[in-house]
Amino acid sequence: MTPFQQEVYCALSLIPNGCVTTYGEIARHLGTKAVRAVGTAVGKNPNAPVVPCHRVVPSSGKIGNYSGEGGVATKIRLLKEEGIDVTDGKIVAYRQHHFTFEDLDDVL
DNA sequence: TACATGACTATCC
DNA sequence: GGGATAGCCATGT
Repeated sequence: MTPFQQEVYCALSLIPNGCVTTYGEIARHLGTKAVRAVGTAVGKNPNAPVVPCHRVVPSSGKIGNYSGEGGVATKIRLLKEEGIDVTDGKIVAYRQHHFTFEDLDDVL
């Protein structure tokens, strides 16, 4: 476990239920631009049940990938369970569910 | 130390 | 909006 991964998992745990965020947002919250590194860290995901890694999607509004049980299919199911509808591998009303860490500060 | 790889993003057609 | 290309940083060999 690298310190970088801990930062990533910590950020993931901040994502509220029923919301999704992008790798870019996470990277920005961590004060870095290493979105690829974030993806790598999340991909490892040694904290599978501890961290809601399924709430992380690419900026394209699609599902992206998932290394857990069942892969993307499970990721989609989990999101639906949280009230986020997914169709054809794409998130419905993606921008509506999109969460940014700025929201935690109530700055908006 | 150097090179290759990856759950990505931005830019250009 | 969607495919191709380049840039990016952390990790592992």
